[in-house]
Amino acid sequence: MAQLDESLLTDLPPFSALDRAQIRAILDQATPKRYDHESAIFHEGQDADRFFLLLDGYLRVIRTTPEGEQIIALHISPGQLFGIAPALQRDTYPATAMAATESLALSWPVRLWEEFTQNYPSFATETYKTLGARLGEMQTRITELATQAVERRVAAALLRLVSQSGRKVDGGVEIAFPITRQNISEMTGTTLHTVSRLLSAWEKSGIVKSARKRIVVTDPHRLLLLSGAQS
Amino acid sequence: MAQLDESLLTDLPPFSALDRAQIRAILDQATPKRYDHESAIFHEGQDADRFFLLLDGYLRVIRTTPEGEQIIALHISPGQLFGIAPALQRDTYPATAMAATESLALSWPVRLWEEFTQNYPSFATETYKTLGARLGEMQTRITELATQAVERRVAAALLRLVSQSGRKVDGGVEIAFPITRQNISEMTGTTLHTVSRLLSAWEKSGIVKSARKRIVVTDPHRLLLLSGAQS
DNA sequence: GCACAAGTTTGAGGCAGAACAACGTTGCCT
DNA sequence: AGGCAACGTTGTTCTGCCTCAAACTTGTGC
Repeated sequence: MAQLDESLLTDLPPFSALDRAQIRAILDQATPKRYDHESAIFHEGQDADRFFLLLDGYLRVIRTTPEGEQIIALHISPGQLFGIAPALQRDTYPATAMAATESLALSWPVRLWEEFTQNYPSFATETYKTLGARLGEMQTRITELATQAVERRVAAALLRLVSQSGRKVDGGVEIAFPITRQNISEMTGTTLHTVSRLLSAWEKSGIVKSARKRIVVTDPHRLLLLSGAQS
Repeated sequence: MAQLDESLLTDLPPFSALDRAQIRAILDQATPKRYDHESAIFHEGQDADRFFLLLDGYLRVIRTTPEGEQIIALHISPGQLFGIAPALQRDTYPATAMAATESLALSWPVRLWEEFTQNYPSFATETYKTLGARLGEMQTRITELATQAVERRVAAALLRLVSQSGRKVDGGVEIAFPITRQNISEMTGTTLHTVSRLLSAWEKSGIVKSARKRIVVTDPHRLLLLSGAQS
């Protein structure tokens, strides 16, 4: 693994207002760790003793129902804080974080949380902004689940994935990490069968192109219409 | 309206660590206001220039879809802070707050938010705890909507209402504010017809008793079973 | 006290999407 | 290179719940 470098953090919102010495101090207290594809960073209910920053890779944040079904609450992209239970005065993690690709994250013990927020006001501010955005996204998903038909929900989920982790490829925008039909069904509250049928239909009409664990959106505009956006 | 009194706040978590003089100072800067039944405190998208504390009554926090359907995101009970967009660095309210009964709330201009959180650490702490609880509840609702059948969701919604605002009456626990079948359908993503049928069935088997805009849960235990809780 | 509106109940029918089932495909591991 | 498991597709059946429809009930304002 490469040596930790100040340049990793300088451009990220929580740290962008800090000087080199401050970033150095933060970095010196961080523990970097690599996570294998499909391995867990922490589990739901586990003691929340650290908070994290994703440097590279993608994560899925998952909740499991009593019946054993999983639903994906959230995806984490590089540069985002996660596992920030301490910010909400929680002492256990409310969900499980899994690496959707091989990933690299920094973490700090929770006792540093208070120190960071007190010494670096922009750190607290940015964190709560992130939290506000997540809360808003969750409200939107509740509304969607409660009112929209499956096709719209799946279309909206794809658009969200693309906006959060889209990378340009020839002929469209690709979701930057491996994702299965099952995964998408766990984001939208449907079955992998229904997702498969939808993707097949969309591929026929030239809206997406998909392969195993890979999805490229070729016509975001038509997908937006399917998602029910007002024209 | 009664004169504002320190005793209104002393027992509430955000203020319980403060002394009389501090509470007096906070109270002196507050604007109290009464809201009629079914009137709005603020609207979705509106400039978030104040934050609020509900002293008496009950509120519904509502989101409206582009198609005009409403869904109820949250209920607010006496003693809770609401409209705390500033805590999340938002400049507009993400939802509409409506009085479910005649209600009384205090409010402060957002510029005092920073002052409060800086001067009274326990205020910030308690607020973020509340936020954490709401986030957790929203996750649970997403999971429910994505995986559970309608009957379970409605049962769970009733139990949540009872735990948040239940008042003992003879023969059971009553939801403390007027609530229609339509309202419950807007909490659970179903139709008023389905809710009506469920309540009728439950009334026949002695689990609830209901009248117009009034619901009494007579057998919480059986409702808990219906909600899918593991025994 | 009557009329009207708002809330509720109940019935009947249809359909989106879940459940069940079977087969095809691709990548990975030895 | 071959075998196997994970992933994906597609067809068929079935049902939970929405939709449409109509009547009933209860509070409320004139």
